[in-house]
Amino acid sequence: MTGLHLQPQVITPKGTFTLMVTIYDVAKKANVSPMTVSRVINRSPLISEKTRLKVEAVIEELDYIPNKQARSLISKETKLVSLVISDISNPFFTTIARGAEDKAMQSGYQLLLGNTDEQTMKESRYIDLLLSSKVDGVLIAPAGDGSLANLRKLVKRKVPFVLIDRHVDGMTSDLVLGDNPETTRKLVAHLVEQGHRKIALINGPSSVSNARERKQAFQEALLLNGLELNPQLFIETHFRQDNLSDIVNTLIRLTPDERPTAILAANNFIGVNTIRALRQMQIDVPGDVAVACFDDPEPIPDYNPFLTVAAQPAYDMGYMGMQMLIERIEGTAPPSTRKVVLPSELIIRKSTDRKL
Amino acid sequence: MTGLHLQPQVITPKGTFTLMVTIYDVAKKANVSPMTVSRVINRSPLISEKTRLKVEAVIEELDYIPNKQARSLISKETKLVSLVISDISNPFFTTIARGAEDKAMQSGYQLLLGNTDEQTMKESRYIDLLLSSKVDGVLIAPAGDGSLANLRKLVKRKVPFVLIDRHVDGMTSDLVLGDNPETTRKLVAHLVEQGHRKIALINGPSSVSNARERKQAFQEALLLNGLELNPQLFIETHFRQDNLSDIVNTLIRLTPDERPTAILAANNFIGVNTIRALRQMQIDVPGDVAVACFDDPEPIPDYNPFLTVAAQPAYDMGYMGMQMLIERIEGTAPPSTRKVVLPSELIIRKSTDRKL
DNA sequence: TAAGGTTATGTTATCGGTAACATAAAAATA
DNA sequence: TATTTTTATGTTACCGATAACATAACCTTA
Repeated sequence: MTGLHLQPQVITPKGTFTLMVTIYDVAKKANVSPMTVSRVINRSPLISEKTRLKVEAVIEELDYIPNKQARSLISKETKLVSLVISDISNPFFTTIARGAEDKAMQSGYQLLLGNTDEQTMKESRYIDLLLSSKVDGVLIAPAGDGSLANLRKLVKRKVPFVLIDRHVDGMTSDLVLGDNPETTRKLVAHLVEQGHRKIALINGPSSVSNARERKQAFQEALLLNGLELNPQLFIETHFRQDNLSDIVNTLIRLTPDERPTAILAANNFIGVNTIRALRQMQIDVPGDVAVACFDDPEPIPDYNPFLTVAAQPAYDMGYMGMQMLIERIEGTAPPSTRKVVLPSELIIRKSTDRKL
Repeated sequence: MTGLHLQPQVITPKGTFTLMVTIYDVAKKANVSPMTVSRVINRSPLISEKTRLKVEAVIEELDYIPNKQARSLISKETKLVSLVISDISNPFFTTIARGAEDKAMQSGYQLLLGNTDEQTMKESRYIDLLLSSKVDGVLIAPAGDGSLANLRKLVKRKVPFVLIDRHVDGMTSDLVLGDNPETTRKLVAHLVEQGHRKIALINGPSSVSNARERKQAFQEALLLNGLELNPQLFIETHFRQDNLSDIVNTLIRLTPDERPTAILAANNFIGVNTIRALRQMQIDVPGDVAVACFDDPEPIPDYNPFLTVAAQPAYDMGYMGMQMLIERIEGTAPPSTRKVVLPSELIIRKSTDRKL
């Protein structure tokens, strides 16, 4: 034994306790070497039944719990993974978190949760923390294309990661994404079916891949349906919860032959806030304007259905993303990167229910 | 220098890199001792300006990031806190998570997220993990009174913790709770005002303090309003998302003079699922039966208001809980335990809107 | 300029584990 | 029984950082 391994002690009315029980304490009490204790903990087969039982009894007696920090220092693995999401108040992302947590725990990993509020800066600070914490891998919904520099830090340090919900221009990696083109087509097709000819898109920022793809697909879908593209009906904002009065006002103030009869929102928060803004202006949804969006704002399905949505399989995205990450960490994934694209489900509700 | 500190190396087409830059690498390159580097990192004032700049330049050049594990081994602090919640799909808890994450990050702590699904067993396993990870503290919404044993493990290991949303019989600790008696009174008073005389309570399990207190307060509130207590109108279930058809059916099948005209649900999920069950039976809410509950199921206020709720300040609960925890960790809290009780806000919506 | 006090830097041991090697004990084989 | 093989246990060094102590370099001040 190299050190003395003296333990700090506390004296209480009930006796004297050591604050932390180490492998040395167990070894001493069991009259074996620390290494033998280590072998018992790690279920090495090179241990006699007798010794194993003796050591296990002492472990039980002293209520010994191995110190992960110390172990990680040698093993280079922490069994920590991080989930970095861009908006912790959004049910879409918390559902992803649920899926990711389930898979992580099942596989023996603990989840460090980080929230970036869609800010590249916040994301950058968080990634620095993660590198310092030596997480085994990162499942991340990047804040936008500005995340490239942050992801490069992970690449440089060889920390495996999987992108979720969004990809980042210039970065090749494992991906779990929604099917933006198909989902957009479905939503536009539904609105067209409902008789709409002037459809506006309130999109997220073009720095986020989702927004770019949805815009692109939106334009194609309009053309496909023989509708013309009116630039005034395309507006960019951000994905987070906010007041959309100004934006919605701009749309509504258009001349009657330009004013949209339907608004497509690029995510659930934009959808919900669009409805709130419309109502504030005494505009009826869906009577005057129909609204549909990507992602369900409702954490619980079908209790108060109102908003027509294309629901992406958030739970599965989290679960699968974590699964791919763990495979990558443990070296069981194929060397080339994988891309999983999951379909969404169109849920038609009152907000687009228009009997024309 | 004690060891050789040889670094594992990787040879790539672009050259040879060391996988991990340590304090020794920095020291060598800067021609100082590791201790000097350590002092620079920790902003010790006992460093000459010249040396500091030199070392900082090397840190920058090598892109050195300190290893937290190694540091924790000596310092005994990890800057990790855990948030253990009992239902990660419930907006009430994810809002708590948001508050807790905000405060933790602001204070330089990272958040380990754990989900217990209201199961004492799952909670127990998670607590074991936490003890092994040596988190500095735990903010926990305990699964129920069965959590006592789990909390005792924390006490034994002197890991500071704060209970949130629920307390546990037999455990004294810092607490952040909603005001159950007052909230219950408000809800019952509202229903009575709406003309209801037969009010049912669909409660959570009595193993959870919330449920017990809500039942107690419910009974008192009925008496206070001169209403009689009908045991048939009191039903216990669990807090998580589920199908309540059977339970609701039992209530509805009561004779007309016993059948409740209003149902009070002990949390948001029960409230929502009660409504779903009623609708499946073609029973109109609020026309035939009014429904109100604790906690808002809506993550976004006022976009599609339907359910009357007593909204507890979930964000504040998370934020304050984390604040109290950090004060406890850092020793800036008073030695005696603190109890914070936060008021809720009654939000009256359609589900109890009955013009009698 | 020598003695004393500061300030800046280095050395050693340690945190709690484990890999790699060494050795002792038990079992198998000659 | 002596020798080899196998199995069980112990020793030493190390992971990457830092506390505590030791020493060297620089300033004062007499």
